[in-house]
Parts: sequence; C-alpha cells; structure tokens
Amino acid sequence: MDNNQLFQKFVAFSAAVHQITNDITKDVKSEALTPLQYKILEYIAVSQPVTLSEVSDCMQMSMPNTSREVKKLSEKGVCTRITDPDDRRKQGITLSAAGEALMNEAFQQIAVRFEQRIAGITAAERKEIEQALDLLQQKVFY
Amino acid sequence: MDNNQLFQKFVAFSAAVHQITNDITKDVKSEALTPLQYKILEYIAVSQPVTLSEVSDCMQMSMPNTSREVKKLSEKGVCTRITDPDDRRKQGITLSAAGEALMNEAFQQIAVRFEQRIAGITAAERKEIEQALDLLQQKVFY
DNA sequence: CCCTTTAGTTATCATTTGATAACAAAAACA
DNA sequence: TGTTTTTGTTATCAAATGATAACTAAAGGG
Repeated sequence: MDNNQLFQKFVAFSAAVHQITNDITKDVKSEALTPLQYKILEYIAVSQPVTLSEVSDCMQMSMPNTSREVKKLSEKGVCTRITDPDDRRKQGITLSAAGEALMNEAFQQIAVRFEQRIAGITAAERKEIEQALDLLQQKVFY
Repeated sequence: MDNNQLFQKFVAFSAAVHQITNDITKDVKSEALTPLQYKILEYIAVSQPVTLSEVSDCMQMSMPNTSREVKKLSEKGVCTRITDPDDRRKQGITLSAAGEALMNEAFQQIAVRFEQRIAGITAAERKEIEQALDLLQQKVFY
C-alpha cells in the first residue's frame, strides 16, 4: 500500500502545480488570444517547428478544429506556416516575429511572478529545487 | 542569470506535468460531466466541504457561472448542498454518495495509469521521488 | 497507373463556457 | 433601525470550443 501513498502525493502535487501555474499565467494571455489559442501558441513556442497533426495530437483536439484555430493564429500574425518541401502535405508551423515578441512578453511576466514566489530562498535550496525538478521530470513526468 | 535557468526548468517542468496529467486523466471523466464540471467536482472532492465562493475563487470563474455549474452538478446527483446554520447565506458543498463513487472510480483509473508509468522503479528511486514531490510542493508549489 | 493512406481544409451545427444585469436574503454595522 | 456588505440566484446573450461530414491534394505501394 506504499504505492497508494505515493499516488496520493502525486495527485496532490499535480493539483498544486495546476493551481499555481494557472495563478501565475492568469491574465498573462494577450487580449487578442483566446485561452485555447494561447495554449496552442505556447506549445508552438516550445516545440517549433511543429505540424498541424502534432498540434492536434498534443492538444488532444480534432484536425478540423486544430486547423481552424491555427488558421486564426496565422491570421492574427503570430505564427507562420511553411510547406515542407520534402512532403508537400505537411507544413512547418513556427512563431512569427510578432509571435516571438508576444510570447517573450508573456514569459517575462511569468518569470517575474515565479521569482516573487521563490524570493528569499537560499542557494542550497535553489540547488535542491533544481535537482528535484530534474529528477521528477526524468522519472515521472517524461 | 542562474535565476533564469531555474525559470526555464520550471516552465519545462510545468508543461510536462500538464501534459502527463492531461494524458492520464484523458477520457476518465464520466460521460455525464463536462470537463469544467469534472474539474469542479475534483476540487470539491479534495477540499470538501466548500462554499460557492470558494469554488468561484479557486476555479477563477464568476459567481453566476459557478452557481449554474454547481446547480447542474447537484441536479446530476453528484454533490449535495447544506445551508450553514451559522450563516444561512453560505452553503457547504460536499460530494454525494454517487459523487464519491464516481470520483473513486476516476481516481482508480488514474491510479492504474500512474502505476504503469512508474512501473519498474526501485525502492530507492521511489523514496527519491517522494522526497522530491514533498520538497517542490513545500518550496515552489505551495 | 490506380488505389489507399496521410495531411489538411472548409462548412455547419450543437454544446459549453464566459459576461453582465437585475435580483433576493441573510449578516454586519453604524 | 436603516443601510451596506456578503453570498448566492436567475435570466439572457455572446463567444469559444467540440463534433461531424464532405472535400482536396500529395505521397506511397502494388
């Protein structure tokens, strides 16, 4: 039943992460973007270049809906699509300059709030945190 | 600039947690509940008894919308509201028996998937993971 | 060369979610 | 006691998201 205890911790922890990150990213999203669009853009930012299918898979949304939302994003000028010369069905989606700027600004704000949150932490603690992040990402959240 | 590196790790980590938990809880939600309703129920399950205002705060949604969704949940028979005798404006929201059953089933499924994920881990690693979860929850995601 | 599969698009409709105004009742307070 | 604040409700509307069908074009495979 030790397994169950670990699971309890996992659930509580995941809930905490969701809550804190929601809190931190709250009203960061540009007025021009819907929440979904912001999330998609965030995904593009981290994984670019990506294909439509990859966005669809990762965001767990249907191709038609993905197509629609990404189309809106490129109409808003925050991302660019270039047809893959090797397979002209595919397109590489990347952030445009405007998109990069927008996401930089967002991350900037998030960074500020993150730093407030860990303000007054010692160097040793920081080291511990880094190691814990690495460990969990490697063994649980991979 | 060490701060910035830690922040990078934090962002990557949060993204990973979101993705994995989304994956794990995917299609766990009962057919009878919308995603929002499932999240609210999950929150009630963890924090019961809660008031409408607390749900509203925590889920970052307006009181009217919170009222509507919680009303739907109680109409579906998964939660119960009892007026606080000390302050009859407030109501304590808890899971009903059916709600408990539903959430138990959901957690059961999530637990199974979690265990698959950490299958083949040594006792020492398990210990490390537990400590890492505790540390982060205490120092970052509090 | 035909057939199938993969990648993506467009259109349309239903449902969910968000926002706002107008309200009621209990509690707090002056 | 009368007024204000807190807690919640109801109704209504707009916008976002989800689901599905019908389609195009390129690639792959026999």
